Amino acid sequence: MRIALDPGSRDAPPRVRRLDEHGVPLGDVEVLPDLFAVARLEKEHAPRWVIARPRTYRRLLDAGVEVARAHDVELTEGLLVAADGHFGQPHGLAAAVARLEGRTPAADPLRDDDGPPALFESGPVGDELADVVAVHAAQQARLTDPRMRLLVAAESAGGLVAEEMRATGLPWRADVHDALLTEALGPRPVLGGRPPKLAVLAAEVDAAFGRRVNVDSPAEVLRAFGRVGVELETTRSWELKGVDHPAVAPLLAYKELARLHTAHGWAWLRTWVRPDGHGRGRFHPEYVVGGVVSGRWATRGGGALQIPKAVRAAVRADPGWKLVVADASQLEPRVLAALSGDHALAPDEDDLYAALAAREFGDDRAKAKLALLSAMYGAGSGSAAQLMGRLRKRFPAAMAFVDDAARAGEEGRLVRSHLGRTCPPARPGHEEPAAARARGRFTRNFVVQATAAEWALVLLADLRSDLRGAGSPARLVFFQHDEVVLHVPAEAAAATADAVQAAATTAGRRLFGATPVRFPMQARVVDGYDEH
DNA sequence: TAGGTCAGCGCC
DNA sequence: AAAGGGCGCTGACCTA
Repeated sequence: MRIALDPGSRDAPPRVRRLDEHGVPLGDVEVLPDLFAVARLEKEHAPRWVIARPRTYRRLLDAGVEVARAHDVELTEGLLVAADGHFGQPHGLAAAVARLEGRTPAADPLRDDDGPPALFESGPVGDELADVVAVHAAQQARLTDPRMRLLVAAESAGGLVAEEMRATGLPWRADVHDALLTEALGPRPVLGGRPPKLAVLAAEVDAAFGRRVNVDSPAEVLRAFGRVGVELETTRSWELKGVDHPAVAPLLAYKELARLHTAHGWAWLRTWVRPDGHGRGRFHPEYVVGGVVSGRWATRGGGALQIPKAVRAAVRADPGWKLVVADASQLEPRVLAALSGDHALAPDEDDLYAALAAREFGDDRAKAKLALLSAMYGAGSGSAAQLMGRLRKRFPAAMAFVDDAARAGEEGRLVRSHLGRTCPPARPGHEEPAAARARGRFTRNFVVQATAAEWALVLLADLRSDLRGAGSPARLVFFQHDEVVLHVPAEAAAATADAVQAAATTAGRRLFGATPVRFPMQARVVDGYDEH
């Protein structure tokens, strides 16, 4: 059974309507006394909840209610709109209703929040429950492809996981973070100036140039090098590394530490880590499901998907608890092997790059890795393109698969992932050869990256479902493209690690059926996220 | 002063 | 060595 839900507002009670699998109402609108009544329906019927995200589930969680399954009409609308080649069109509930009624949809509201509709929204305030029911029925009628249905279910489950992770938060020890900042930068400056070690390095750069240089200004640094006879294109680290000048060493050291200070220093800690009152803290990033064209998630606030290795020691399990950190091994080449049916690309080995190096690249693992990455990213020229040529001979089916995707992009055709996520079409008026090639690199990568994101999404959905079914106390606390972190009582850690690996195998089967390609996941039980 | 873009670098 | 896909965030710098 499915149940459509309007969570109501401060002034209006929640309302539900039971639906069959096609979205046809099975009865009248029911008014609930409060959101907790949802928990009772969940227990009785275990329905798939038809909701509009994220305000709905966020409010359920705030009320202490979790649900197992959902159909998110807004996430689904985004997938369907893109599938029609209309990427970038609004896909919120109001836009979906407008489309149903043959009107031109207005832009989506800038931010989904959990408040009631604004007083002066354009047009009359609609009946959210009726809207959800109508949009859902139309979507179900369109969702005839089993792969697309799997994608919709996984995307919707992702919406649930994202809200749960936001609410739970990633365990973050502010004291550990502070200690490692002090170790790297010196004591925290009281008035917000440069930390001591940064000041020292900046002074060393000044001394090397014999004049005052603002090390934070790339333009000024370029001019300073120009004056001493060193002509640089940029001040990027890799370019500076090739320069023989006494300013280079302190400058590189400065850039690295300055990055730590500005991006993940004390200001970040104060802004993003909320103390829980027990000497611990939690980092609560907001995940944006489907926020990236390829279906990868984005985050809002705190740069959660760019936590540098240097501060990961601050992510520590609570006393008596463990972290289970699991990442998929070489996911993208395995996905390409399964997608293209070129199974020789992914033999039954844990390290694909090493295996490929042994067979083709004289045991040079770095070369093998570069060749494979170039195949999936597209290499324009140079040695990488040469390496791709060797792959083309050895793995013709796999290379033909990505080459086809690249050609489709260059010709302005739509490209889709394995489950049916659609790459946005090229903007008209960009037919110059350089733009077309760039487009080709984009679509070449899209088919692999988007399918890898689908695998990870299905893994996440299955894992969540398995853990719930087993009554596990483990909590998902972090998800980053091909990696998951769970926070779990120590006694349940080993079983949780097993569950992750099982879910990885299941995800491979759900996407690709009886493929011989394995999708191994390394799951480690640790106290800190920095441990390997 | 407020807003945008760019350069640079963190992550996958 | 340093080229090829996807992001978010920061300070510098420029414009209105």
